[in-house]
Amino acid sequence: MKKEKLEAILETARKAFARYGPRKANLDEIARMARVAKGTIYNYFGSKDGIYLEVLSREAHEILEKISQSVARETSPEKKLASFARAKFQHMRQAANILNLDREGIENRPHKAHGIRNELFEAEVSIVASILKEGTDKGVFKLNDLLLAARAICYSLRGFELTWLVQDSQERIERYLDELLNILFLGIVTEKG
Amino acid sequence: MKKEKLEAILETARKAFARYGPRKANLDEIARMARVAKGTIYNYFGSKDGIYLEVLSREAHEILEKISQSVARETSPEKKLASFARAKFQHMRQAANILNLDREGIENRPHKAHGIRNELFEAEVSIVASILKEGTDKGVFKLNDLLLAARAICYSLRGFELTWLVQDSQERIERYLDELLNILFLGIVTEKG
Amino acid sequence: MKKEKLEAILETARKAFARYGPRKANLDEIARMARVAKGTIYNYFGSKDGIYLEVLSREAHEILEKISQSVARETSPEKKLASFARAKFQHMRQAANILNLDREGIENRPHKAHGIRNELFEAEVSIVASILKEGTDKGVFKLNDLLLAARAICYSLRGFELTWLVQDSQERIERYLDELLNILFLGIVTEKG
Amino acid sequence: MKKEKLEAILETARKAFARYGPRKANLDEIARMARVAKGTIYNYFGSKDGIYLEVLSREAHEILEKISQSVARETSPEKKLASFARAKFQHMRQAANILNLDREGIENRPHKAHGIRNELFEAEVSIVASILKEGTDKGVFKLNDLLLAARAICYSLRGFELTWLVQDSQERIERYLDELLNILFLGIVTEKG
DNA sequence: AATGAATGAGGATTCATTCAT
DNA sequence: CATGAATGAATCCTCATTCAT
Repeated sequence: MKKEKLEAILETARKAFARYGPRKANLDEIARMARVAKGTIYNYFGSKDGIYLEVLSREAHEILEKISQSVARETSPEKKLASFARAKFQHMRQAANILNLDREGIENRPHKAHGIRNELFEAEVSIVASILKEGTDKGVFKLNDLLLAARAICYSLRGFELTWLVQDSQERIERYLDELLNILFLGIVTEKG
Repeated sequence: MKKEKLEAILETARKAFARYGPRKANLDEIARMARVAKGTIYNYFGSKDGIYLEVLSREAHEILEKISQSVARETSPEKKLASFARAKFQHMRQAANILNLDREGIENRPHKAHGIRNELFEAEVSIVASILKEGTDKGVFKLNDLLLAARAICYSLRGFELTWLVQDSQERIERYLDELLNILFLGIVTEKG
Repeated sequence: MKKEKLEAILETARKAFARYGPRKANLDEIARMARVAKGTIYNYFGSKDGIYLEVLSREAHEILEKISQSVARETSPEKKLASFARAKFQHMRQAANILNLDREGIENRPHKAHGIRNELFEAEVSIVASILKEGTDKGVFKLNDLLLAARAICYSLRGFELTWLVQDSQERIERYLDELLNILFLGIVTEKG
Repeated sequence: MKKEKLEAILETARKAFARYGPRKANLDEIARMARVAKGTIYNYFGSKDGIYLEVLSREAHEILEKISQSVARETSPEKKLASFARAKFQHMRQAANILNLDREGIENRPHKAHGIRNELFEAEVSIVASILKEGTDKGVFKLNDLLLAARAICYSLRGFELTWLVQDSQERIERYLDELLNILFLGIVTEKG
């Protein structure tokens, strides 16, 4: 009985945060839509920050789970990396509002949301690193420092998280993503040592 | 007389937006620091959005100018691209607060700030495209679709704009950026058909 | 079993009221610290006021008991009065938070806490009156109206209850208390008709 | 125009604080009664604390002024001291709600209200000390340490500030106050060295 | 009797915007 | 044109009390 209510609140909050972002989403509306009193939310989560953090954390884990599954469905390292990139782009886009922190949250203090985002990023680096490792082991990738490369690639893919700002069409974005993968695989320089 | 006052306001506002971001910066403080009445700001810019847009626009042009200069100082296409990436990263980092829009501003309506950001992005794509063109012409780059590649590369470099979120140290970020450039140049796949 | 639980609640509540005063102390914390449900407190005491009143009443009786003991330990009326003053000051200081009513509680309605405080005050007057009586009987005190004098002295000693407001050091306060006693005994006027 | 509005707000606030005390008084009502927007109060005073502090400070100065005047109207030291006591009692009673701090204000931090109350107390000590000085100079008072005695007397008179708690009738209180003064003057001990 | 989840009224504070002078 | 006093909607959070189990 307790569990269901809590889940109902969280789901409602997730929608609100996804729609308005952590700042503009307001607890009054969340409470109203979840059919509970505002106080109830405070009983469960202590503060607006508290419930936002919970929503963010769940969203991060869910995204990670989905990305992992997408990667696991592929066999070759190349395909896995491509799958990683596409899955990441797709899910990030959906959760853009939830994931993007407010400017103030960052200014104010070492916000716990940083930690969650960092964890997500590091987990992504791990996945990419293991893909690169597999590729290197199989002799299809040539890389000196796996972790360095993994982080560099993850940073580069983060650019697509900002998609919502440019609001390019999804299809076009995907073409650019494919092109980036192509470049990452083959490079742009003609002569190879 | 009018001009100087306007400039003073804008400069003050730029500082405020750079320090607090578009949301937390408040007009009271800007007016106080610029030694003008709040009403005056409204006379000149109409709204908080108005002045923010002006600051953002100027900042974007300034960043573009600096990036162009950095690129122009280099001779080879490879060095130009590397220079572009580093300059972009550096200046974006400095202006992170100004450039990053608030979540809400985006939800609410097709915010004019989008347009400015898009223009900046497109200008960057232009620069990169011309670098790639030069490289292709000189036979050091191999690329089918210049514009496609240029956009892909620009997207990838945007990931580093989010640096401030992860708060990695500047040095480490630069190492990843170098590694990314290396990969962009040479790729990660062993065999080249 | 019932009795112990009730006592545990009261003891916990006493600590909370002593620490935060009747207003800021909150039942959530009291319940948590007493390891009972909030509802249980309501079963026993009916309301926050209810439990506060019980705590206050017990505290008042305890203070009175201790003051009486201090007085009883002395032999001469002068020493008894001094002992009364010091004991009162000391115990009041310790229970300042419990004894001091909130402003609102007083405005709202003829709060029952008044009654308790009045009882305490009257009991103190009684003690002082009996000391004065003894002194008069023994011929060391000269007083026309014992009760009038007793009340006047009790009022004057109450000033030291407000000590916590001025937050003078305990030692200094005691010096002033001694001086006051000295004046009460001997007066400040030179010529005695 | 500015001045009048400010005064209107302060006067309204004074009434509210006098009626409900600093905690329960609420800005909504003050704003409504003063016919201004809540924001206006914040423009002038910054916070609820701010306006309370201003009201408290003015009240303290006013009380002090009135007490001084009462004392000045008398000629002999004895009468001055009596006048001081009565005036203090009377005005304190009226301003009891304004002067009495909330428990929390005290717990939380070194509240600025302490300072104001302390200043008032010290000013009273000054007045009493100068009365005692005059009395000593004229040979009607016998005292070793003027300041010590002055503080002790001021403490004793503070007991009457708590009058509102006991809610004794004003007349009776005044009788006790007279009796206290009588004791202070002559003492209660029979034999004088 | 005990529980503790749920309630919701109540109150302080911020700040973009307006407008009379 | 410049001013800045006034506005008031918007929003987070607290906690005594209730009541179904």
